[in-house]
Amino acid sequence: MADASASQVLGGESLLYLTDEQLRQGIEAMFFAYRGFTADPDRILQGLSYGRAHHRAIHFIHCAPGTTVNNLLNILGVTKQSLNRVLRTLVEDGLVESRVGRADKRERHLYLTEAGDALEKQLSDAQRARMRSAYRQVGPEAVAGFKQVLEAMMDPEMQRQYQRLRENRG
Amino acid sequence: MADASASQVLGGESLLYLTDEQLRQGIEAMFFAYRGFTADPDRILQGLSYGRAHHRAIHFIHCAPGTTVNNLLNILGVTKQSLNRVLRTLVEDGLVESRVGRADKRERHLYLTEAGDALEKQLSDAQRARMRSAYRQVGPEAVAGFKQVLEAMMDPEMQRQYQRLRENRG
DNA sequence: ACTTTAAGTCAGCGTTGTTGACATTCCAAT
DNA sequence: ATTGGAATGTCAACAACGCTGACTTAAAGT
Repeated sequence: MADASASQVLGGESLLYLTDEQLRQGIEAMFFAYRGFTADPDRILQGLSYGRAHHRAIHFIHCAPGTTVNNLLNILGVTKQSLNRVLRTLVEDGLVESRVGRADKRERHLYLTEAGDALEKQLSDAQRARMRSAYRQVGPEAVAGFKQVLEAMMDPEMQRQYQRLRENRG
Repeated sequence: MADASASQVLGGESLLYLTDEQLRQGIEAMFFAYRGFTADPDRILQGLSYGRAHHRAIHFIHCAPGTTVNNLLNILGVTKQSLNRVLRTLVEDGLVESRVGRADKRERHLYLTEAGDALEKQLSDAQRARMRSAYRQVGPEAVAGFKQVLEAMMDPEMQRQYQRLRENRG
């Protein structure tokens, strides 16, 4: 049977939430929810000749001003060639400033310009509005569970980067 | 202040879980978790000249055998041209069978072949393994919260389709 | 029978991911 | 001081997968 792997009891505790059907529901929920998660920023970006890649770069530059290209690379999990194409357009369009490092002139430190900050605010306001609405509907306990599951789904390396970002903001 | 929108109390209940910082954490958690969520299938598909789009098509054809192209279109939220390219390669490679409708000959009904079922099993086994591990780590209450937040994040139309899929499987 | 609507296909384009090759610039170690 | 390695950037090519537009075929409405 499909649910054989979970149709057992361990120490008297029900494992019904681990059936293949429950897991499949979670998988589909992730799929549909991620579409909602990116829908609002996607709408804003379409027509600006920008996409999700630009949004992600702007988000993390905003969170860690002065970050290097290489650091951003690790966070975003893409190749430098891919990121470079995105950063080049953002710099050309005056949304991001790239300053040569003082201690190490090989590094480029990235900052949002005023225009970049304005777009970041527009994008994150829209995305936060949806998150806030969802959080409000379900309450703090559900939100805590939500974050626990997401964290457990990450690869260990991503988990470390996620926590590092949290720590850097208190 | 950044947290002005949530630094209030309503009816004596704390809204600290709605601060901009909490929402930002949720946004980043979604970003990193979705990478983990797709990592295993992506690994399996890479080199097969297939991608996520093929995975999604296979997943939903498996869940609703005999579904039409148009129905799949609505679930996946892409254009028929985009889906068609994916379906064409899957049919050519003998993973999906496309049968002309009997009542309405315009429609094509989609079914997985044995080979298609085998790949579906390989992909969903990998993805479920990660989900199961995450679920096990956090327990049933957290999982319930996780699903509540995801559902609240969906657009209403996606929410309906998500629930319809659940109902069709009991 | 003629028109309209719907389903599916084909062709072409844009974004964004990939790899590979290569230049530059700088730090560090010998 | 020269050499080796690391960080960055550029150019080129390619794959996956969104999109639009134009088209065929089949069903449905008048």
